[in-house]
Amino acid sequence: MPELPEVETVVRGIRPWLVGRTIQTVWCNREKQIKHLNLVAFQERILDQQFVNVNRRAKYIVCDLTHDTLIIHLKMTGRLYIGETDNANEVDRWVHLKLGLDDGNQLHFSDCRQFGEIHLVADKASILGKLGVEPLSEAFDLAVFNQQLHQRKRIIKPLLMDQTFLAGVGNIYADESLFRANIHPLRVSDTLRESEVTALHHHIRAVLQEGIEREGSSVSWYRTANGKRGEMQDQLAVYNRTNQPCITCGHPIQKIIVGQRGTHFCPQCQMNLTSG
DNA sequence: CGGACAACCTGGCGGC
DNA sequence: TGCCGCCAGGTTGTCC
Repeated sequence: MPELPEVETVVRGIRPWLVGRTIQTVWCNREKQIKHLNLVAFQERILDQQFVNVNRRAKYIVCDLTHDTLIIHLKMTGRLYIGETDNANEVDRWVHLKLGLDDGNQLHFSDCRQFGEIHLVADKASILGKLGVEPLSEAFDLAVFNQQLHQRKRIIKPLLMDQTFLAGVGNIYADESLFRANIHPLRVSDTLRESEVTALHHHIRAVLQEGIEREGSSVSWYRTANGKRGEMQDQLAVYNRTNQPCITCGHPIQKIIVGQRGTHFCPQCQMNLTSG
């Protein structure tokens, strides 16, 4: 579910409830989702630590605690929200971790498919160290991006989703960025013309920014920290629009598989497979 | 180096 | 209604 805009929205939603709070209780019924530690060790180590800050890096939620860093990845169906009491969210069958706070609130981690990951580490670089550049940061430089695309010979769509190359773009926003930039998803990275790279650089940032402003895309499982659906799903031009008319030219949107992922594009607007 | 594929899981949906 | 196969906002390890 969650790509950069969704994770950013969740972080903004939970941060005010967490910063300054101390963890007093731990409940967990899916020990497997806690990585590198068993439940007892996790519990002993996290109890009495305070949330100092809550941020996002790529698709990770990064909580700086007094002594350690709590890092959560939502993968496909993870949700994170504040449950006010022990049974406030009894309708949610998929809550697997609850952290009780010193103000009586609880942080709930819910995850239907159980792919999500919870890390408690002293050294956050052990988890975040290999991630690529944040696309919304100043460090995402056009000239460097252009150079890196030409140093590789990779199919462009999977490359955009490679978290060590660019951090935070997933299936929805990769498809949308390529559509906006008029680039076929199967183009090879070193064949992109400078004008195409410029457009891609711009549209990656623009579509992610719009995603954040609309609080993410709720295609299925994703909800904000308030339990609401996002609104970006209504603005998507190609994702999930197979056979529907292209908003630019009216041609039916096509779906193919690229790097094992469903890939949506307009065969008319994103026509060129070789040199743009 | 790049790409294809299976695996990790559960649930929703379309088709028959 | 019911069963079946397919699909899903992600990542990792293996193999060629």
